[in-house]
Amino acid sequence: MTSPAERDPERSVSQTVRAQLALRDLILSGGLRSGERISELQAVDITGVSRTPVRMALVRLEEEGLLEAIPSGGFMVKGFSERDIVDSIELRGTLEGLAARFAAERGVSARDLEPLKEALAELDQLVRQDAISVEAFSAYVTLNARFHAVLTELSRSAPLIRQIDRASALPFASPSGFVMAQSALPESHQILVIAQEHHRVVVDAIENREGSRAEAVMREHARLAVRNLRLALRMRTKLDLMPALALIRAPSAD
Amino acid sequence: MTSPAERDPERSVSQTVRAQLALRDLILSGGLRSGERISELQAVDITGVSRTPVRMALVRLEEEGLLEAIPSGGFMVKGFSERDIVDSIELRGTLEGLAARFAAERGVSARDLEPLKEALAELDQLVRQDAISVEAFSAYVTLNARFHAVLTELSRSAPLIRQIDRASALPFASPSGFVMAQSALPESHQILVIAQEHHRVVVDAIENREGSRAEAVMREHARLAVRNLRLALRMRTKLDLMPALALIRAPSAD
DNA sequence: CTCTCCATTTCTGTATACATACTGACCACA
DNA sequence: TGTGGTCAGTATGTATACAGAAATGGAGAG
Repeated sequence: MTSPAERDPERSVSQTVRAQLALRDLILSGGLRSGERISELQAVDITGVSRTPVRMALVRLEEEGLLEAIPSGGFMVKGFSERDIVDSIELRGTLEGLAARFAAERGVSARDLEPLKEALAELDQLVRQDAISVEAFSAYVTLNARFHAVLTELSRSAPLIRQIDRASALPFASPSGFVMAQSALPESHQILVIAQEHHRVVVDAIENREGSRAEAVMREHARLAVRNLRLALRMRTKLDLMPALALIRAPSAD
Repeated sequence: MTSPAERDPERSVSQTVRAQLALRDLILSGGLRSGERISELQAVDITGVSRTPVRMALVRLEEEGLLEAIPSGGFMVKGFSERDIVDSIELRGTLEGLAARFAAERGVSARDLEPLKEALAELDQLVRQDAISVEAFSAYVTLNARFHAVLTELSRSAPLIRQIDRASALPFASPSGFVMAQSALPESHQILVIAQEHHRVVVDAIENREGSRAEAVMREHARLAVRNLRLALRMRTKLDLMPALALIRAPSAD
């Protein structure tokens, strides 16, 4: 089931991918500060591959949104304001809302809906527990990602799927972006219950071909992530659960 | 919205940009058919630059959505179904709707709204004419693009602006994508009048901070492009006005 | 002491050579 | 005659050399 490329991440993967992963990890872990210029030579030293694949990796990371091209050439690490992140989440929610509406309006056969309902049921089992362990949270993150991916696919719209993938590429904008941070919050279980209610409603809406309802609930669903973000920012001690928060720069005082 | 690098295609631009423009033109003009593999060597022959910038250009065109990566390596020209295009337009409309809502809800100062009103007034002058020449249509396209660009900027959301730019990169998804095709239609003037009404309403909604209204009208506005597309497809004789239609492949379910 | 200009140095953009993986055809053998 | 394997041609992935542009630092003049 695992592709050859996935089996041996260290050796048989292209140098470009290796460089991309190494640089992404470094950026997300805060190894480079926002606004800092990252030279190709420096990246060569970090990754150990030559300039050509490094260049490729830098271009891909720009496309991903983690880097910004400097007009005179080269790249710098992108910084994000809190509002940038909130907007990215709202954006992702809007796109997922569109996907849900497409699915509902165009109709989804019972068999195609099955995988979504399965993910829903598995999530139910996790949420039903009173106290949730960190491992269970981790499982939740995986399942939640699957639910969102399956839902996106149900739109059956290649352009939309593509755009949602791009919008979710930024770690703090992805559907599972702040779930782990949430695990440290006292309200965590309530939030999970609400999120799961959203999941249930969107499935129901799609099944009954209620496009507007499906769209609205997915938008609202994304806003839970905003709430998580705000809570996480107010208890930065658990910052290690959400390394990407290093990319957030202080609100610009202009 | 055009990057500085694209502004001067003939002189002193980087080889990468030159290759990108040449290849894009070739694809859009139908010089390469959908699904056709485009090898780097072939692209070198076409563009006259060496492999490195050609490779760069291919990656950028993939990002743009005109090319598709082949798993075993290399790129092929992407094909689009009619529904892909309709979805891309709906997608763009949804994003522009979000931009309009952001502008309305967050408020726009009178001075910041001025450029939008200016574009609106200039469009009015064009639309007021009874019969519209081809030159006037061309001017309309430019002005319309400016109106949409300014409106997008009013969202003041970098992530959203970025995503709208990417969604509008495909020529048939851009706000001005089918306006030229429309010039060959008997209903052309009516459509222009309706489009301009949309423009007027969205400005009014933003001014009065009516977010939902602004969003809804921008969505509906995009659907005019869908109507234009359908009309254009039904009179393919004027296909030279809309070269990108060469990318549309026949419906798969025929 | 500060500002400006020039030289040095480093960086990116480009070209090209080399290695490896893939594709396709042709031949041999069952 | 069909199938499978091998070999050649070709494509992409990678490394590196070179040129031009940009940034940086110092020195000199005001």
